[in-house]
Amino acid sequence: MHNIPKKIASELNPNVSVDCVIFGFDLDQLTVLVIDRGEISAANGPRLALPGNLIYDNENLDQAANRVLEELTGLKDIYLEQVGAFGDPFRIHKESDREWLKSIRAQPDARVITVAYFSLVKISDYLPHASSFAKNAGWTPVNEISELAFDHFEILQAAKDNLKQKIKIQPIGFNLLPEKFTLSQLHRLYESILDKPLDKRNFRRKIQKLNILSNLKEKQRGVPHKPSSLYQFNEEKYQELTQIGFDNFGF
Amino acid sequence: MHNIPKKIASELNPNVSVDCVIFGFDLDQLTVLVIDRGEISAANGPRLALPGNLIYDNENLDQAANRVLEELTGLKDIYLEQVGAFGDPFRIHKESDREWLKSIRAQPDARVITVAYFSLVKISDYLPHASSFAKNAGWTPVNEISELAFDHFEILQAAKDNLKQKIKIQPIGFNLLPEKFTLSQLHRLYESILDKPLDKRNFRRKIQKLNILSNLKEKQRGVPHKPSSLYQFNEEKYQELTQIGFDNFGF
DNA sequence: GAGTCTTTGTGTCATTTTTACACTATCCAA
DNA sequence: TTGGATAGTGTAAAAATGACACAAAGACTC
Repeated sequence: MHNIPKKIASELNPNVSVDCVIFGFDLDQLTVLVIDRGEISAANGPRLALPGNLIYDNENLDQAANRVLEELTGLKDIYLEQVGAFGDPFRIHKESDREWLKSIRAQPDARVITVAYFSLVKISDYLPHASSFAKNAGWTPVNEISELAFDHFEILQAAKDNLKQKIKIQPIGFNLLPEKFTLSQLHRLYESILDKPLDKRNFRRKIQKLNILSNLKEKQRGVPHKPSSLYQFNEEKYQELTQIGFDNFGF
Repeated sequence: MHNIPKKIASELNPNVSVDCVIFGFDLDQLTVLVIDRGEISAANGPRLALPGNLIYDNENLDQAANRVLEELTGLKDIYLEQVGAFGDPFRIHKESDREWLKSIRAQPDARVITVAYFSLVKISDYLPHASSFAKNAGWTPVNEISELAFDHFEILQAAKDNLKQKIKIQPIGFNLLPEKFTLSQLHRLYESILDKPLDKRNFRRKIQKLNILSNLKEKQRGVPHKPSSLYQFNEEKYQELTQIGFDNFGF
């Protein structure tokens, strides 16, 4: 299509990209890893964007997403879930995005359909990596984000909704927490994903009944208040659970 | 389609298609509209495929799906929901699919990412349309399908799962029923989507509590048994409901 | 028109789940 | 030792769920 240089055309697919909504949890807020595009973006467009890139012609979509994720964070085998495809013909053609596109794409005017993913990472595992993007990447609380480049805000919204649904059905939240965590942290995580307050006692009862927590006989140290028990996620029980399924709805 | 004139070809995006899983309900089973590819497919590949096509460069994905849907069925403004993107590099390169591809695609070897949709239509509304495909299209009960062309079986599976989830959260099932229907028909619909038996009395209690059914003061006629009351879906209440949301799960 | 066939439509009770709600215990720091 | 902060815990009322059986209505047949 539109004048593809031969060599690149045989590897990069100029029409399809993946974008990743990488969620983290700073023990208080749900956060997202976003790229600061700096001053390049022309007249006052949003500086922040989601990490993403064109796919290669020999990889599938999941692989592409994993690659983008690894390039940015250095992390492999991360929880990753497809959100969906976004394909408005003009999704990347806003004037404020053009300058930046020109600097990163061989064909800044090509129509690109993007496939969005969301992933869940432990914030402590993320070490800025040597990628060209990574030095400008940083965690931002999701609800402080009100605009993003391209259609990325829309994608973020969809990813949040997806996560909200998913967490009601599978205990994937553990991917966002450190190995050892307190019930209060877990509680706060659920509140920030579901974006509403949850009664403490009811939450604890409910989560305990799932039987996927091991109470380590260990307590927090050095906190200026009553120390909390530490818990660990019990993989074994989780496997059982995902077999049976786990939704609580009706019928 | 067959033998694309240049003008149209210059607008078709050779790398992205949409495929539609069009669900119907024959008052007994959940069914899908599939295309019979006839004898063309080479050595013993599956004859059946989902309707789909490449997208045009000036339409977005939803528009493309609506177009495919309309070309095939003549129907507009149908319930349509994205399932996700499928992009294995070899998804359309099975030997048994090649012959057919050659007959419908200008570039049968191009890598094509497809975006899958599912839609819900009232079976009675479907009148075979003048498209080249439609004469070979027909309703098949979903659980009689064990293979399809390309990766379409996988797509069907994903669409079924999607529908299963969705129907627990929104009363979209009504899109599959005639204007007037009986509670037994609705009951049977839910059973066939959720793929498990539901207690009659409990189902009725639960569905009634949603308050989205109007009991028409009208009965079935001519059935060789006690005639059932007819009900109608109450759009107004439905709107209210979708505002609040409707999921029943936890937290 | 009596009997048979088929599907409709309905209620209750025991159990489980949900919701709302407040005070004491434990640690750190001053 | 006191004050500040968070952890941890129980109960009672209301709502939802799950399991279960039989009479009523019409069509058809003989």
